[in-house]
Amino acid sequence: MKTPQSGPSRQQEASCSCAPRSHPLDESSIATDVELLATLANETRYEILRIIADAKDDLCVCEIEPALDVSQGAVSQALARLVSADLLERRKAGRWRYYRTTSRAEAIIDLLDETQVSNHD
Amino acid sequence: MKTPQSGPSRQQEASCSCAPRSHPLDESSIATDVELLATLANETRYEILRIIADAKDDLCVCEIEPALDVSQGAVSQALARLVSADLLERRKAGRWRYYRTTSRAEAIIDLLDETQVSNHD
DNA sequence: TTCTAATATTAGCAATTACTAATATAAATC
DNA sequence: GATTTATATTAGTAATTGCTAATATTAGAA
Repeated sequence: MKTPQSGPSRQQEASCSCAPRSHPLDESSIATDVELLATLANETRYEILRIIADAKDDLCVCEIEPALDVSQGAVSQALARLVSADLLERRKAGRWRYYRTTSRAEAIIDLLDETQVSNHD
Repeated sequence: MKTPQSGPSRQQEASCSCAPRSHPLDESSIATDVELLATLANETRYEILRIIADAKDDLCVCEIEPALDVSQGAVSQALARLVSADLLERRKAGRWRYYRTTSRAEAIIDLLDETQVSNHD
């Protein structure tokens, strides 16, 4: 089986003779990355993350909730998932829980702000 | 309405007196980011992206397909979405289409490799 | 110890997603 | 032209997701 060649001969092949990739990548790291991305890929969760990232201090749930129009339960579920993805850290204080972003979350947010649709490079 | 205070007094409040965030963030940039993240948050699409990112050259669809166990149509749909999220660029050559990653995609992949679960900082 | 406030958990459902299978298009070869 | 190969598009469906509403838990206050 041939591998496709660079250059003009490529276009003159009669049929595709590509060598399929043998065994592609670390499957488990793909699943791990996708899990992280899926955690971020939800408006409620992502907005919570940005609200907390924008705050100078850590925030309690009661400060986050009013900014969103979903139920209390939904906010709690969102926070729990962000914590288990290592995007937020939780601190207990009496009846309240305070959340702040991890360095991981900050790195991702910074990148997304940089990579903002400037279109082509 | 009071804003929650730092320090020990916080734990002695009788009830939550947090000032809700007035108007949180640029809603449209949140939606844009979530759209990008949702494009990445799928095993088929993310694996395609990594396969192409790992290749020195750009790849044609026929090289990508065998590495995945989804139908041809699914691969085509995945590629189309990656292109419209500005994560892949498409080049036509006769009957074939060649894909390569954009700098945006590379930046995201690099970050995800760096931010790999080292747990705490 | 009872009450209330803050947050978490759960079940169930509506909406969304990602696939397959079938079909369409486009380009090269015959 | 007709055929073949590579890729795209579409309709329909199974699986997943994210919510609400209800309930549970935990901690401080009365």
